[in-house]
Amino acid sequence: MASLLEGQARPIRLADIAKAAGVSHGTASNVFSRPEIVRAEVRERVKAVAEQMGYAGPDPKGRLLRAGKVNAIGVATTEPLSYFFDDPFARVMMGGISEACDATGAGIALVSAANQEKLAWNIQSALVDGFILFCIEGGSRLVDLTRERRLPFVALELGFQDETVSAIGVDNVAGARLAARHLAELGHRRFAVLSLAFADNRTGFATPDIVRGALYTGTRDRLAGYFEELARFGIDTTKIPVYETENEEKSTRAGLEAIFAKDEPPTAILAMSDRMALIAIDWLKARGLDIPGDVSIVGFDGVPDGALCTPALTTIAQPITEIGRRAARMILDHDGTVRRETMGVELIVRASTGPARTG
Amino acid sequence: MASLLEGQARPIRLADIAKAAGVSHGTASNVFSRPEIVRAEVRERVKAVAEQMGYAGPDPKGRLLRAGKVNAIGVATTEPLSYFFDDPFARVMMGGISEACDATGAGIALVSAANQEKLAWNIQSALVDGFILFCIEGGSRLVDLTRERRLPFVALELGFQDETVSAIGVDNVAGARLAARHLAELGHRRFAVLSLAFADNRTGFATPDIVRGALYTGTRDRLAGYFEELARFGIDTTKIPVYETENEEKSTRAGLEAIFAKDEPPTAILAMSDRMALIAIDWLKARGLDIPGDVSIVGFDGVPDGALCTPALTTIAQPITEIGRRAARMILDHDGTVRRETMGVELIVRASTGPARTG
DNA sequence: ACTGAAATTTGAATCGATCCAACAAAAATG
DNA sequence: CATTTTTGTTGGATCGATTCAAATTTCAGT
Repeated sequence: MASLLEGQARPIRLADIAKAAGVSHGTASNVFSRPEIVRAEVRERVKAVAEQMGYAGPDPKGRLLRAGKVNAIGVATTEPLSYFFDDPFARVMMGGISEACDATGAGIALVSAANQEKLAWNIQSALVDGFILFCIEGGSRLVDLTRERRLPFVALELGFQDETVSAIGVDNVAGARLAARHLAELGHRRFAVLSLAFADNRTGFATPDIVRGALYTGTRDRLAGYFEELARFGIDTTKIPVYETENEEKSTRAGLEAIFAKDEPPTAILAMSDRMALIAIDWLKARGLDIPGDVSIVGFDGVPDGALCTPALTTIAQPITEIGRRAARMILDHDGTVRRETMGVELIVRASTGPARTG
Repeated sequence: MASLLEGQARPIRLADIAKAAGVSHGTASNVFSRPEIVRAEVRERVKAVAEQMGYAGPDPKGRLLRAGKVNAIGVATTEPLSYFFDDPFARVMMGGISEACDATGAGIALVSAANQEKLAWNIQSALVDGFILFCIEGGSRLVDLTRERRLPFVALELGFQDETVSAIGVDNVAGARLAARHLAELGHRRFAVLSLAFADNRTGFATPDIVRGALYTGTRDRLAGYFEELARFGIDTTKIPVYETENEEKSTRAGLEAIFAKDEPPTAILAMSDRMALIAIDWLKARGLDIPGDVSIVGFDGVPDGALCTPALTTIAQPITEIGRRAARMILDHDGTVRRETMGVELIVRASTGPARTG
């Protein structure tokens, strides 16, 4: 039986129930949070009064202040919220985070703002026990903002070095070497690199100066890995074009145009993300080039889409789900220490790579 | 300059700052929430003290209690949390919700529990201003639980009738008729229906009794739509096999086996979800049947995957994103009224349907 | 110096619960 | 029947902020 005054101005508080039932607020509270210690008769009376008055149950807002624990972990990024549901990499990662949260019954609060001021506010006011940060771009600002909350947090895909911050990343150098070796062993000698950003807001061919001054060490490490390995095969890496993109459609296509406009077009492309690799496959097919007949391509990340496209993408797979799981667990059982983990990667050979054309 | 005691037992409160800076709590509070009304000199002094003591800024937990507004909307389901990132329909819907939330700066809190007791607790303790409910299954329990919170909520995909609950749905009858007409006009006369559940925990051929006793009106309406339209073409709908699945791989495949084991296998399949339709395409192809040569198939929902598979799926598209947007807006600018909206649907003809084989 | 208006600051009240030491009542023990 | 133990109940303190009416200070104008 609901209250007759559904639209009452002030919602009913626990204290109202206590008064109406003629018990102290302490007892009323116990009826809901530790019913077993209240005498059955009293318990039923209070419950009946609550029911009759249309009490919504203890308000979590009140409980929260006392308890301190929100029982939810925040996942933040500088992208719009839809990023979490659109981006294949993010989705797999969220799958891992979800798993860990489901296991402990924790919730997930999605926090975002493309908008700078709102980002600050959203991070400052998010009701969470800790943060997982997707540091796609503008990562350092996100980290700084989060640090101020003095809550536990882990940075994912942190593109830069900062030993004071907990982070989970992958072995970029090793992954890049795996990719490069695979192509070199297939006989390829003319390469091009589709690179992630070395610093914010730049696209175009990267000069050695730019690479040396890299803000993002992840990008730098992948390039270093490619070059180290190719050099072992006697390839002159100074001649390899490295095109910096924003990891999206437009700049990646521009990069491909620029790369294939050169005199000696590559027979193999090293892409620093599956996203770029998939765009490249699309672009190459549209241009009538055969993959891997004319051009081989290796991605980086290991998103599920790579397995489904035609031809299926050879790539360096990160243990994305596992990274998500660990990140969530780091927050959930936070012990105050800074942890930095580096995960291994794996070469997955599929149909987008093949032997270099002889002659 | 951070505090020397990073690991201090008790975090610093606004009151500590106030005392240290020699101002009242009121003023200290204003320094952070309405800095413009405090004298510059005082403001700087308080800020300096805060900085020096390593104050993390006003704790949202405290603010919340006073302010009342969480500025986040909860999205709940009985599926595990990963559902939001895996399921194509959910993802598109979340895209719409994200858009609306981004526009107003609200956050999204994901709430779930496959587990029954946890579901209750999670719904009861979620810090949100309102809920959007994904009523896939066990929807009525979810609605009951949420109603107790006395917060605004909207039910999506609500499979059953309950006029006291705000809900957004689609015109199931109209959509189903569109699908049926399309196939009938292509000359098909032998049909089978891959149906969603009429009640919980049932699979197998549905008898008229089961249909009549349907708990889920959405399923019932779609079937009614199919049958009404087919009847207009003079088709005996009592002969059409209707197989109830759980909208997943196993039961759908079982349904297809059962349907194609019959004497006169259908030339057209009406699937009540794209999920089932896509599974059917896979199954039919594996069996060596040509689509749409041997069998035509129409889905329902309009998820993006339908456009990408081979052959691309003809389907009844719901305005999924728009539903998500509206649901979010209903919560965000809730005015205390119960709203029920029915959205239109659209037939999207792609490659999975073609003329019935003559003779 | 005096006055009234405007700008700041204060401190008590409030938000809605939980916790816990102290107390009371009932039950068990000697 | 007195004493201890067990079980239940009470009400004040607390969680960490915001709000607002009232008090105080500042300042322009005379």
